[in-house]
Amino acid sequence: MPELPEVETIRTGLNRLLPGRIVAAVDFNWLKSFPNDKHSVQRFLVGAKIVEVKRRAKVLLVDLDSQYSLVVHLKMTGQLVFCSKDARFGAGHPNDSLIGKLPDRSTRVIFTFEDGSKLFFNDQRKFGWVRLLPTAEVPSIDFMKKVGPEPLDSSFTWQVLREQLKRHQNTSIKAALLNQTVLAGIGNIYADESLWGAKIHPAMVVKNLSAAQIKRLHSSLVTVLRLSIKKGGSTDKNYVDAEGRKGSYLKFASVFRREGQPCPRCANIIQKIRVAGRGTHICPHCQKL
DNA sequence: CACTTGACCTGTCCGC
DNA sequence: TGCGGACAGGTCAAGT
Repeated sequence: MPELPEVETIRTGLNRLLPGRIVAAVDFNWLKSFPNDKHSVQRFLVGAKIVEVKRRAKVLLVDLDSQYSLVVHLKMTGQLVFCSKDARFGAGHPNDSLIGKLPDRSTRVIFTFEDGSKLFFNDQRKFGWVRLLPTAEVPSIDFMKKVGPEPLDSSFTWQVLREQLKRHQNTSIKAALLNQTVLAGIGNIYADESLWGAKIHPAMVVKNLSAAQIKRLHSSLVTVLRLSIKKGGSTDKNYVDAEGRKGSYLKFASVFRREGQPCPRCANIIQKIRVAGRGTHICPHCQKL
C-alpha cells in the first residue's frame, strides 16, 4: 500500500517523534519481519539513540548513533505507529487513531524506548520487513543501488524521465512507472492517477509516447505526489501515519477505486481493467491507445 | 538484458 | 452459514 506519499508522511511524523529517544528493548514474533541476529541487536540497537529518520523511494531509514540504521520496507500492509507511554486514546480519538489499541494481531515488532514510549511495526500480510544494518552499508544494498531518481527532487526534469524510460521501450508505460529502477516510489495508485492526469492510456507502449506526452506525465506525477503528501497520503485499507491517522488523498483521486463513477474531466464512466498484472483504472474517453 | 509471471502472506468479498 | 476462488497498494526470483 504505502507508496512515496504515504512513506514520506510517515517519515515526517517519525522524524518529529523519534530523534533523541533511546532504544530499551525490541520484541518480535515473526522472524521474517525482523531478520537479525541477537548479537547485533544487543550491541548496536539496544541502548542506541535515534538520530534522524530518512526516506529513499518507499524505504524508511532510521539512523542510530551506533552507526547502524533500521531499514524498513512496509510493502503492502506495513504500518509504523508511535505511542507515548500514557497513550490511551483509541475510540473517539481524531481520525480513528490506532493509538491506544496496540499491539494488535498484526503487530510483528515492538521497539520500546527508555521513556516507556513504543514504536509498533504492524504488517497484516507479513511482506514487509525491518533490518538492522551498518549505516555505511545501506547505500550498497541491491535495492538502493538499482532504485531510480526521486520524482520530487528538483533535479527530476521531464528529460530525466525520458532518459529513464529509454531502456524500457517495449513495455507498457504503467509497467515502467511501477518499475522502481525507472522511478522511485510510484505504485499502483499514483501510476493510475498520474496517467489519467497526463491523458495517457496505461497500456501504451513506451516507445510510442511522444515528447509532449512524457512532459505531461512528468508534470502530472509531480502534481499528484505533492497533492497526496499534502493530504497525508491514501488510506484504502491499512495505511496510517506515524500517529495512527488515516490519509485523505483518495477523496481527491480522479480514477483510483472509482470504477463506475464519472470522469471528473469528461463525465464518461471510469473503467477498471488489467494492465501489467495489476488492477488499473482509466477514463476510456480521456485515455486512448 | 528486457519483460512477464508466480511466490511471499492474511483477510475480505463475491458467487454458489 | 460455509466454501472456493479472486483479489488487494510491493518486490523478488525464476522463467521466456
